[in-house]
Amino acid sequence: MLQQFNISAFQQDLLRWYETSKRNLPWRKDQDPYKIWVSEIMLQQTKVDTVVPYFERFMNQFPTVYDLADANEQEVLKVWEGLGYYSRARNLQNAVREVVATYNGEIPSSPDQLGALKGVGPYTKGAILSIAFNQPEPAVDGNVMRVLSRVLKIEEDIAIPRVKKLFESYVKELISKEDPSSFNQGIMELGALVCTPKSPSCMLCPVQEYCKAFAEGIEEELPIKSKSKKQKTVPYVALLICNNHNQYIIEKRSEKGLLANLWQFPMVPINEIGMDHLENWFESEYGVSITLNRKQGNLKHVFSHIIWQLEIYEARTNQQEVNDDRLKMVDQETMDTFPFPVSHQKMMKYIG
DNA sequence: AAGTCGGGGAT
DNA sequence: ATCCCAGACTT
Repeated sequence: MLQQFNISAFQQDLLRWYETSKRNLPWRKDQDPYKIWVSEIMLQQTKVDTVVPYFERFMNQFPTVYDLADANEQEVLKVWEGLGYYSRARNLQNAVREVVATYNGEIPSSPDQLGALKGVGPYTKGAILSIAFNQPEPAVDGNVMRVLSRVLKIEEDIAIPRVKKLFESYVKELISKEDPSSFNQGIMELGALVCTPKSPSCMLCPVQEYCKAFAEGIEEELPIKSKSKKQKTVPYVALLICNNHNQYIIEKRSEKGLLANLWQFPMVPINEIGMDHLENWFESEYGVSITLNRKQGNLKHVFSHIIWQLEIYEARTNQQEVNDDRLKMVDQETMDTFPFPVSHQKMMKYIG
């Protein structure tokens, strides 16, 4: 497939550039498979700069697989708070417990065993195998598809799973057998620093001479990617319910779905319930009698596939305790120990 | 193949 | 506003 392409020269130019240009990142200090694993999970759909402080805190709190396996899920979610895609954290802990139980705490270096772990998909499997275990396995992420779609001028839709497999087959041919770790990280680093989505720095590119897209002046047109449809807006009334001891009602979200097992202030889907029936509905749903008070403001929160439009209301209750399993009455200091999504962290600013 | 699952930064 | 980020899982 790669006729008239000087693979070994390409490898050499890429590896030389990576050696001198790579960023100093906390998971690059050694080849600890656990650190590589944690970093790769955090880096899914997340930029390096965002991940670094989370990675430092996470490794500080859970230095080994045993520490993570022994932790409460809520502790793990609290460290993950604000990073998003929280199932990553839950799957990671699930998988680490599997490693402790089944593999005596040793992260497996076999592709099948690694890929069977929860949350370890094709990309992460290849990343761990190549970076931690020096195996020449492809690790195709968005960076790799962007770089190679330009270098090789691949004009197929990268959103199609079949096309991603095509890129994996190309990487299998291209990857350095001597240093698969630096090769995979080098392409990704190139995509992050030079071969960027918009206005790539082709003049600084170490593999410019191999790039078909640059030769034809179409680097800005690649990769081809079909557009995702826009999100739907869902309106809620979100309630800051306070009793006369300055305690607030918080609610644990479902163990499945969006923001699973995180905490929030109670939210009422207002289109379904109606403002007039809000207090009655809340009483019948949660067994808590409340009185709606002043509106405190609006908050719009954008997710990948939906948009929350939150109307924030203050409310009062005379109860000192709650019976519903989902609910807790807590003061502000205690509230800080629970994992909240960012939208509800912003709501806390309306307290007091 | 399409939908679900966060949040932030760059443009 | 739109895109996209070191993607995986479910249906």
